[in-house]
Amino acid sequence: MRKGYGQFCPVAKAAEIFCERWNALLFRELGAGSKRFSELQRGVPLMSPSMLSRRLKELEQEGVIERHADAGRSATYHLTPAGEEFLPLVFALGTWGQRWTRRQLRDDEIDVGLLLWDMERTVRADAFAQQRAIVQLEFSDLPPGQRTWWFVNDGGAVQLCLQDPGFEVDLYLTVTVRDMIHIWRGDLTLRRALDEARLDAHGPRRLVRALGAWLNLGPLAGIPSARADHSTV
DNA sequence: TTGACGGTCCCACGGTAAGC
DNA sequence: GCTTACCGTGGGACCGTCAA
Repeated sequence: MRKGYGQFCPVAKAAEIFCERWNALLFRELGAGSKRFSELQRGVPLMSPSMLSRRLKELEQEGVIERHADAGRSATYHLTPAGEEFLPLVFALGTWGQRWTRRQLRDDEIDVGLLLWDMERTVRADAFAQQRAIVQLEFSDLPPGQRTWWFVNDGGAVQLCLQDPGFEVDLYLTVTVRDMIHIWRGDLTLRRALDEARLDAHGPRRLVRALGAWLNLGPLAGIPSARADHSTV
């Protein structure tokens, strides 16, 4: 482990573990259900694999995560009770961030990969009340090869596809990446996005009405900004 | 005396590429 | 799907200079 704060104070001791760069995001990912190395990488794409490997080892040594070896070289990572106890603090960090740090999105924060990864594991596959529902999501501001994605909601599970899965599409969504992030983050309500045609939803009324349930925006999205200068959208 | 500023050194951190 | 070796970089610590 690197140099600590040189204090016996429990706040300092906890900060040595949880305030280390990347660690809070790793707890967010583990808390959201990521278990495999590759899943954690998708959630923290700017973290190098060597750093991820090192951090996981350190957190294992600290007793806040456990490594379960599978067959071969692969493994899964799980929070221990000590790690689980940190999750309310992750939520508190998110709450504070929603209230006090929201500003205009910078260009380097527009990360379609992270958005899609978050959506894939959050949307509710059963929201449309039918066995299988295909949602085509088109980002109007991306080049053709990266523009169109399909969410296959089938049997209670969701799969994200970059290639056309070959099923008939039930619901078409067209939006810019920036506006989708604003919706996802709670800056822009779904109602307003539809009313202002910033999100175009094309399909049976029943499915369009279920869109909010499908998106399954988390509790953080409902937290308003407390900043007086807040005007992100 | 104090604070601002610049230069140098060193080490921890983090990335890349290759290996297992 | 990870791990390791190697290397570049950033920033902290320290020191000297200068002006107020």
